[in-house]
Amino acid sequence: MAWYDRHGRHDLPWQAGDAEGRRDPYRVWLAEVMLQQTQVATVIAYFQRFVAALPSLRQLAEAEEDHVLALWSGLGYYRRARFLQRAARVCVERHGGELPRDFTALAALPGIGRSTAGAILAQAHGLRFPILDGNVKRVLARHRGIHGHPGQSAVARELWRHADACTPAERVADYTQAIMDLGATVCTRARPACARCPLAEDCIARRDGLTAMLPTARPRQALPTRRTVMLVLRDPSGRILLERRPPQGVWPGLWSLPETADHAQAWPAAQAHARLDDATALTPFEHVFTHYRLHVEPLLFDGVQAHPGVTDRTDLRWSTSGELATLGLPAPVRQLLQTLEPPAPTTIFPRDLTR
DNA sequence: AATACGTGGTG
DNA sequence: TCACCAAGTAT
Repeated sequence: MAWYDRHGRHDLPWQAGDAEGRRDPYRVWLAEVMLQQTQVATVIAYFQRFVAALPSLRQLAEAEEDHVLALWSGLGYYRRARFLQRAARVCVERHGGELPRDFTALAALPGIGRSTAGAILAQAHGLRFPILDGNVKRVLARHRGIHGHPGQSAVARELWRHADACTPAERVADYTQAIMDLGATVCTRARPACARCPLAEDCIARRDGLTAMLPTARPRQALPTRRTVMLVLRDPSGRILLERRPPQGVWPGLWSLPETADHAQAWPAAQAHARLDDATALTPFEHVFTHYRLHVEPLLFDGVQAHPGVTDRTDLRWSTSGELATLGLPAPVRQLLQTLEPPAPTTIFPRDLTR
């Protein structure tokens, strides 16, 4: 705790409290969910933008899902955003518009597991609950010399046991922040700064020269590569055809481009949506996920005439570039559309006649 | 228990 | 260039 007072992080945006030092549980919750599998430096800007747009749990519950996904767009693990809003609606319907203070009720909400529930109760209410995020796992595995990757239940059980035993009754919010800060700034994955560590004296990994071996890395196999053709249909006004992704699978609920398995299927698929003449192959690129590599071949159909009409499909839309900013798009799709050349004008007025 | 789920930084 | 993986949860 002495180390935390001097060297910890005290000015993160979600740490701000009111005059009595009370933190807004909604902001603590939002930060904890955004921080799942994501580093502080990445989260800060998203957090600021999100709370500015949706400053309360009720506003989150009442927001359009597209708005929430747009605010999350680029942050990844989009189920988190959908769970977040679903949980907010549960809170309005069943918990009086607030996050429950009861651990079991809190952890029952979608997107809130054991560690996040503990973090919220400790950070927002000062209740004594342990957390076990990546930082804590790293600190405890090294300090206690715990071998085996934390995905194994026996290892996880052991880590939770230590996490609970180490959590003090007093200053729980500060302790929770302290052990995370220690992991994030001193006991880092590569090249830990043991010379600056307040726990170095009785650290087993340091004593045995095992800091590089602990915590045990997850056994990982080679990433398979999948391929897809993304269809960029653009009409003369510059609108792009977007298709909403299904609720299951990668990029759930986000607006993306229509896809086909290969070029042969691209034409009939594109013709189903618009009258078009030719296509241009754009530069292929790769996008790497946790579990596979995606090879994308974008195909540009420019200056197309959208089929007029009444469609009952709510998973398709022609979007202007202005609308793209208000929708949740996968990062590589947003990137692709941003680097597109401006649409070629289809109508040219001879200057001589317009003078 | 194993797997699905994003993105960007780092060494 | 590339493996590795970060404030995890749900299925």
